[in-house]
Amino acid sequence: MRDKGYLNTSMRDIASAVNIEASSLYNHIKRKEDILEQTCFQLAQKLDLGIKEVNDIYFGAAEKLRMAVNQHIRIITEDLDASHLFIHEWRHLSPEKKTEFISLRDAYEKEFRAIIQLGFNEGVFKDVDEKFATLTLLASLNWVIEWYNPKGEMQPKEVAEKLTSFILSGLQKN
Amino acid sequence: MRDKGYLNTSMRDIASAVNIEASSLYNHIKRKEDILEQTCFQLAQKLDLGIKEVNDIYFGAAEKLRMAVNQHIRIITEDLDASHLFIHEWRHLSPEKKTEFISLRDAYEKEFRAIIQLGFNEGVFKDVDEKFATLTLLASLNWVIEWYNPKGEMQPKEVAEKLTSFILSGLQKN
DNA sequence: CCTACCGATCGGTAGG
DNA sequence: CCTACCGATCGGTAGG
Repeated sequence: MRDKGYLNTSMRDIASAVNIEASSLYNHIKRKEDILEQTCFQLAQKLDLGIKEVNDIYFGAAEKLRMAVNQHIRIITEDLDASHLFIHEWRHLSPEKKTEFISLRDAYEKEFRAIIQLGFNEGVFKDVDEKFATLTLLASLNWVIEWYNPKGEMQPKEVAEKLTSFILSGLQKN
Repeated sequence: MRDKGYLNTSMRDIASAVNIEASSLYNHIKRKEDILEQTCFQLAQKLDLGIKEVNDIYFGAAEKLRMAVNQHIRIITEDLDASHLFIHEWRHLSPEKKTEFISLRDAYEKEFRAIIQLGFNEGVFKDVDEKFATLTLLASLNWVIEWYNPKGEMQPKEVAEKLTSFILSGLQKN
């Protein structure tokens, strides 16, 4: 599904992947969109729980950011196929579900923004455009699924660590 | 096409957008894939020309990076529909064209990597994982098309400027 | 879980 | 540029 995309993956493709006939899939799901729907909303919920946990347990914006990145990377690298649906294919949800999904994503984004805001209030982060910084940050995080190889050398924790230090202090020597 | 995606946009959709019949489109193109193909390769070429120009004209890694980001943002915000195809829908190119496209993208990526490498050699950039830094950088740049609004306040130059400073010096105060 | 099949829609062609 | 149409394939259903 990651190669072909959601629309280009037919119920017959899915069925043959599990060695049954297409019509038999309908004993497990009601519509094709259920697969997309369940995957997108499950991941949204996982991420939301993750960042709320981080906000409850840790103190200090830098530490919160570090842990939020860590959780995000851990969750999206756990199941790359599901993450692909969550990151790219949610556009093909039905209009109602799409609206619902977007508001979940926005809520998650706001949690990240709050951390950046906190960092500014603490005096440890620069006075950046928060909305902009959050989008750029999440873009970097989500792009990981495009190149991440679970069988490669880099563990999710290491990826998260590198991303955090990149985001916090950038490329340039000071 | 940006809303529905390449696969979900039928020739009938395209035709009705220009007020003709679907079959009449075939007087202008040979196959649906031609649209995707031409758009993807045109943009790849533009970006490649852009970064080569930057590498010829400017000196110093920080300055080169700044200008490369500027060119990239300028080009992808010029035509958001085309950029959508270039960034997301190239997956649906035919196998041969896909391979060709990927090698163009890799070449472009290498130009960015070379700038980061140069920065390290000059002693102005940290000793980062170059491959990793390049991917993260390009992820941030390409994500711009997801939220950029041509009618909004931010001009492409301003977006590029903010991105560059984010990439160079990060969030944290030093 | 299967066979058999449906209406809808697709990319594309023939012929003018 | 059009009408008319094609074979293929789609998501999904009926009935067992």
